[in-house]
Amino acid sequence: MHLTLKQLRIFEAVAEHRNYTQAAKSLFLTQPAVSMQIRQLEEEAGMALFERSGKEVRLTDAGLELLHHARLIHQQLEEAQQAMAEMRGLKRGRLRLTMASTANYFAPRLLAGFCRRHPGVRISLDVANRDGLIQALENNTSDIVIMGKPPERLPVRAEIFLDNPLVVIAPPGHPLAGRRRIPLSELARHPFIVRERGSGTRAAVERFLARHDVERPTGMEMNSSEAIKQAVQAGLGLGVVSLHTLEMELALQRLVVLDVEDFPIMRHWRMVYRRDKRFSAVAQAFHDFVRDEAGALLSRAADDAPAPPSPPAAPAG
Amino acid sequence: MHLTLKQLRIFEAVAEHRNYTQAAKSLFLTQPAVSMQIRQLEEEAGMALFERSGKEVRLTDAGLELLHHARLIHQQLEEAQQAMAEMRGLKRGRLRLTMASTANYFAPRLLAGFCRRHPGVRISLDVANRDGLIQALENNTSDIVIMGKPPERLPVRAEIFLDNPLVVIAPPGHPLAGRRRIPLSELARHPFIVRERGSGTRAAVERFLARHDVERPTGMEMNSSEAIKQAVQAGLGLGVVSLHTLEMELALQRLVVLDVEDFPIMRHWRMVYRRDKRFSAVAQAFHDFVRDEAGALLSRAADDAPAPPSPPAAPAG
DNA sequence: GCCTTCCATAAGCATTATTGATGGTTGCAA
DNA sequence: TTGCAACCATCAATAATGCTTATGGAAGGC
Repeated sequence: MHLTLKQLRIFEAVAEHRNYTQAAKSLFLTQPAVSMQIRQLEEEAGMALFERSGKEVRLTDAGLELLHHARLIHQQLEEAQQAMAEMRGLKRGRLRLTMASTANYFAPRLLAGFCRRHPGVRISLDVANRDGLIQALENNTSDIVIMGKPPERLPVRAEIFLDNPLVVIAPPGHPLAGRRRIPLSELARHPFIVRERGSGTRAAVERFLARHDVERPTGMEMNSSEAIKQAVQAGLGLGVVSLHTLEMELALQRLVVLDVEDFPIMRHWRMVYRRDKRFSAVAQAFHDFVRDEAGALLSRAADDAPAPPSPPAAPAG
Repeated sequence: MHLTLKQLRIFEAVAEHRNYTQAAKSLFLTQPAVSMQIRQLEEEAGMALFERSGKEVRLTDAGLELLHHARLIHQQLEEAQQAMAEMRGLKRGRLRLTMASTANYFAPRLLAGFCRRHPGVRISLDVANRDGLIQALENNTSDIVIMGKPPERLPVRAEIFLDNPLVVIAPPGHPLAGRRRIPLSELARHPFIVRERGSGTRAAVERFLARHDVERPTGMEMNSSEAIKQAVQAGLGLGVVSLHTLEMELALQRLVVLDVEDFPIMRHWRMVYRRDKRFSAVAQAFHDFVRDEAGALLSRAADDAPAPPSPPAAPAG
């Protein structure tokens, strides 16, 4: 069976004009082109679709039936094109993201900004530890992964979009608080709270200390930045966390940043994705959004967004 | 926009196989052909539909969306082809017939025979006088017209499918009953009941008498064969009707056929249709059915059909 | 009867699709 | 690593299709 859309389109035009020549004009074709396409269509249908007499062109019963179907097909086709156009125009689509758990502190503002610009885009967000991030890349279950240090084994691309300075924190009354240019060696004398094994932050800290020939101070392990901050506030020791997570604690003077030599450890947030990835329109848009505007968006104070105490949000779809 | 069904079909195949080469095989194409069609489709969609990596071919979000639409379109298409096939196969369709009122006596058997063979075909039957028949041809409101003498002014085709002998009838006790080879001139002495002006039968009788130089006997006018038969039975005069309408009256000896010289007037039943007519499948089937089987069907006694008193019919769809 | 309108047909041309050959990439196994 | 196999992209040549111009025939209007 060798039906073509062209045939159906021409057929519809003829059915509507009841005149080959007019139909041809309306399609910017010549009349013979119409004649031939109709003839082919009739051959495929196996019967006449029009009755031609000198006077007029009329649909046969079969033609009437086919016209009905042709219109339905036409309609379906337009819906398909509409859907494509909408996805191109980012009115719709799905975005699969995976983020390091430590990205928590800026992720909401990032996503909110993107969603505000593209309502209708559904985002599914996974928060995972480093293993989870790597799996997401391996299994292609995520369009973009937000993480720190990209995995070296996988064929991925990584783009820095935000600094992530790690600083040493202490409770306000700590002996080192207020001291300037604290040498690294000093740190080793104090108990130290670190992230669990496998954490990117911990690995970064250990690499950093090793590079500077400093033994890691003894201390507890905690499995989140929040827990570390709480522990430090409670006086259990020093800690290393991302500066950006300290906004409120610093403002309320619950914690202080120590001025340690060679700190902050400058790490970066990256968008990481498979080298063979072909971005969907939505993914591309998110990528560009983050690349171009993450810095500005995230450096603005958090009070910028929820400042007017209006109702929390529009109902989500 | 330049979508083609070919593109959609190939797209579906690739989506299902997740492999260009396999998809190509399943469509009896080569792999490059598939590559190119998909590329075109992607250009028209304005975005990637597949993610290709060395390992596998995966649908993008847009691809998934398009696949959905492609399947709907495909489905519509198959319904259209199904409809065409059914009309070709005469499972469905409409047949518009117009018949001379005097065809009443055989029409039911004819239609019943056709309907039994093609259930699902709807027949709309108009019974009209000669003027009505001609109008039906002029306005193309009928596929086929069953009539006697075809109109000469219209560009029509006419095909004889049945004899229609007109005979002179009388009540059994009539003085002419039983006489052999009654000369035409004898008829003129008896009152004569004829069809109304405009009737084909009357015209035929008048042409016949004129050709034989016989003046038409005086008498009444009646507007149907049935009325004439009744009047003749009542002794109001002689009449001329189609032999085929007399089956029961002859069997019951309510009427007799006179053996008049040069009678019967041999007329014919014809299928008449516009010369430019392009038959629908149903119309063609009816035409062939009548041409090939009307004789056999109508010469069989009427008791042939309803003879076995079995359940009427299978439930219609 | 002539002229116009309209569809069918045919030959030539332009466009498009398909093929076969080839190259690059990836994954797998020796 | 190297070699191999599977797979998709690309290219040039060819096959197929569709379109156009030119022309013919039929029907209707004047």
